[in-house]
Amino acid sequence: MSKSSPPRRRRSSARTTLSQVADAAGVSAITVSRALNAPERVNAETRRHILATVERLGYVPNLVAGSLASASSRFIAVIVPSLANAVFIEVIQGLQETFEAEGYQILLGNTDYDLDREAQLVRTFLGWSCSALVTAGLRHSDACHSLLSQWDKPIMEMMELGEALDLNVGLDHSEAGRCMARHLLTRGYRQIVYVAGRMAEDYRAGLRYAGHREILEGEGLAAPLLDLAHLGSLEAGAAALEHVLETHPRADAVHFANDDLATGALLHAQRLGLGVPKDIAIAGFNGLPLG
Amino acid sequence: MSKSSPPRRRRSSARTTLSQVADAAGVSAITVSRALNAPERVNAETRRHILATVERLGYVPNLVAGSLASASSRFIAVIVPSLANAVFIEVIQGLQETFEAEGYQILLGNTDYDLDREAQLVRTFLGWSCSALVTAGLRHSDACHSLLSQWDKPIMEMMELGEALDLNVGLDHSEAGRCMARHLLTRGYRQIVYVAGRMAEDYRAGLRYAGHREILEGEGLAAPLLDLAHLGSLEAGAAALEHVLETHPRADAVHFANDDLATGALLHAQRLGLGVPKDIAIAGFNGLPLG
DNA sequence: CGCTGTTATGTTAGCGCTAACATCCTTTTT
DNA sequence: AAAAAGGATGTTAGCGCTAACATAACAGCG
Repeated sequence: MSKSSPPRRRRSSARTTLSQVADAAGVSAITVSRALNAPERVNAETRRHILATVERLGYVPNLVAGSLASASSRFIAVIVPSLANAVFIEVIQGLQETFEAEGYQILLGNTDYDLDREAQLVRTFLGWSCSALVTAGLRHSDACHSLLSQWDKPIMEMMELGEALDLNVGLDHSEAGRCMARHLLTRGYRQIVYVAGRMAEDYRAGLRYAGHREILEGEGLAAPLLDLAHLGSLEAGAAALEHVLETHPRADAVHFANDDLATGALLHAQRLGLGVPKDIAIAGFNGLPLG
Repeated sequence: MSKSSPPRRRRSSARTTLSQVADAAGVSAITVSRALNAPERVNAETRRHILATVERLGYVPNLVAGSLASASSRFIAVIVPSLANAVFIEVIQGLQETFEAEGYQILLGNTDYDLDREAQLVRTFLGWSCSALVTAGLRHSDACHSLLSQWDKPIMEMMELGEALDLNVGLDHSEAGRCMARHLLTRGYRQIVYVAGRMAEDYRAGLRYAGHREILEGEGLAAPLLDLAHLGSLEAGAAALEHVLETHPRADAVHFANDDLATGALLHAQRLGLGVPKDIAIAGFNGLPLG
């Protein structure tokens, strides 16, 4: 006997693999692969037999291996700045529904309004060979921008219009702010307070404020601003209303940067026994079901 | 010259790879891998140099390849029955925050209260070599159950207590129903209507109703039920309130299966000028911020 | 009857990374 | 000072799958 070769090291894995299925079905691995991923490229009879074998062995395809081999995954990255704000939840719901129906899986990332965090998330998601990426807003850090512009898959920047990398859906925030301000003026309000949450970070709320202010100042009116430390929640809305009542006792309307704040304020007003909009009008943004 | 070998086929990939970084840094691939994933196992000086090279080449690690090689991914599957209900959103938010901080990525799945759909999602998620799986509820299809019980990673079944596969957090739904019913009785209400949405599917709401009914019938009271076709939303809550007022004009309290319905009803009551809880009491479930 | 086209299946060679083992130093122990 | 232990890095062999090319078998056709 020759000196036997050094004991070969093996890595095990308890799971059934594609080639085990192939052996059991008496075909080659690629045929099983095709039977599962491109049924029309396999004879119907063969396919039936393969699928039965898959079932019998309880085979669960390793999607990681498939993605590596094909250099693509059925992932779609979705990056939002916050989950505390109901708009983003609505958007996620919509995307989830749409993409799931097409067989895509959402990879959700939350930047917490931090552009560096966004860049970090983008890196991670590119590492997963996503098929597409959806992000909120047009502003990105330099690092993020360069990552995205070198990427060759679809990128959608949503919820803001302007000069985009690729696809773009959304709205013009300053116009939205102007629009609401005009509407409030038409209704006869004159002492309008704008309430935002972390406006430095939620710059889209800032754009809306700018639009709002432009209109009010055009009419020679003041455009007082209350910028909260908290992004948006029912409690914050309630607290903000209290604050507005104290600091601007003559205010006749409050324009909130998002509907979470507006809803909180609305409920709180009712709790306080204030008539809305008789005593004070409350306006939100985003068109949530509360309307 | 011998006949040259047949033109070798290559697959390209534009992206920088780990071994390109290794070459550029003058070390082996595994050292780069370690510098990125287990910094303490590499000399500090070497590591600094490698990280600089990574930066310079704009290297983005291929996480798919890494997961295949290590047979694990930093994914955690989270399966919920619905995104239309605010409880699940809250849960997802909490999980997302926690797991993201630990470097895990959530893979979100929505079963729409369909156990077959759940089994399907579980299959897919197992295919991604998730590190753990979180699902709502203890009821699964047979296929799903067998997939899960053969799996060796942590499984958490949440939002319901009982005989679990692995980890279990949640609450006893029938007890919750009994508890709320007792509370309403203590407050003096006697004509209590229970309103649920798609109770056959949201069986946890069914369990709560059972508890609720048990208490009421124990007192010799009726436990009328209104089961909506819609799961839970503000509009549905408002509509349900209308319906209750029509069909049970003597009702003094309404016990909603979830807070979305309750909130909708609450707002609608105020719109109608009804006093809450003077004219009619409204109870929800889940303890959302609205309280 | 050889030629081309079509359909069904197989063979080969990786995708980019990391586990497992191996090697080569520098310390520490006795 | 030899032996043992530790630290840093390298070599090899896949992980499980699919793209790309190759082959076979058969139909249609002038």
